[in-house]
Amino acid sequence: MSSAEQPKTAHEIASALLAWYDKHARALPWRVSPTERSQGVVADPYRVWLSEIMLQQTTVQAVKPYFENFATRWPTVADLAAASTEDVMKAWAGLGYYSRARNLKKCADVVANEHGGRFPQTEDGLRALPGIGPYTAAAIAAIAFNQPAAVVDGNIERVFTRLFEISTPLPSAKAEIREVVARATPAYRPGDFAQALMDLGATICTPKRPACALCPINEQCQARQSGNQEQFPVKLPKKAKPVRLGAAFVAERDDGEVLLVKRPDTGLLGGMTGVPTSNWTVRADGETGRNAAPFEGNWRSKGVISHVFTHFELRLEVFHAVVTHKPEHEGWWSNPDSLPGEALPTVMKKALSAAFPGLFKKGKT
DNA sequence: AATGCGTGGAT
DNA sequence: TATCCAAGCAT
Repeated sequence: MSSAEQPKTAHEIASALLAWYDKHARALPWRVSPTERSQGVVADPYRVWLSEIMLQQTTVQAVKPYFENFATRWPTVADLAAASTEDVMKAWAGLGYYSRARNLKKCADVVANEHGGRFPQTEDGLRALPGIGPYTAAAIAAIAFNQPAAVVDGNIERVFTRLFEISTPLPSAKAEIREVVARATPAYRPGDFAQALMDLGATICTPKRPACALCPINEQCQARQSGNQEQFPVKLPKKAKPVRLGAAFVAERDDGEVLLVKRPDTGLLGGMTGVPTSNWTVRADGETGRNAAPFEGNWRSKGVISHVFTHFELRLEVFHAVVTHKPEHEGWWSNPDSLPGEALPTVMKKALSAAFPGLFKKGKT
């Protein structure tokens, strides 16, 4: 039995971490603070769920304004279930990973219509809902329902691979890490324990230059003892991002309105709004796809915008034309003033901005 | 079990 | 500028 599995160490880690959390917990809009919790305040499962979905692969800073907007506009799961998918996509625009928004709405519908408006309280029950995977199910079970679930996110992977010098590369190490986290998770305040680990990972046990001197569990940390903390976690090398080229077409009618189309519900930017584009492909000849224009027109290049997705870089040449006739085409014509309210992902805002500089400047919502 | 899926901030 | 990566999930 390694030191990682000794109950004494597990208890030391949990008690030191909770004591640190009581003093240093970040104040977050969706969080019940340790002080509030000690006064009997309980978490709202809806707000915990909403925040956890938004926080998947997304920074706290990016999530905050979106969470505030959603929680104000749709204060309960029933309100969200009553909303249209279109309005949810519009409100999610800019946050990325748009399948989360589609699944958020599906999940709200299931909870409202099949569970009487109450979230399941078990990991398995939560795991069965759209958009809820192993991490999110454990996080909601622990934070909202006080269950000793093993919560493992990227922060906690980093903390535990350092604590026990787990040198198996990620993602293979996930099962091993989950076992160690399960042993360390206390029955007492499991939700605060998970949140403490995430705060520790975000503020002290950072990917680069961790502040070990300030860490409440540095004496239990094997990597710290050997000075190798920055060598963990070990990760498999990433693949290079190919560059894809494409063309976007901003069609402006003589009354100033712009042609928008809804993208297919699956795949990249699924269900979101955009301008017509060519296919985006890797090509050596540098051709961006001018010949893919949706209809005849005096298409003039407005330059090339660049946008980096998770698995490729896109260089998009933006073409603009003023059309004096009314071409037959799918989609709808939108007044430029209403564009900020459309479900436009960032790359589409960039393309529109190439044709209409300043369109999406702050304050012009 | 690899791969597809956004965005913006930090370094 | 290039790279990393942030409270992952679905398939």
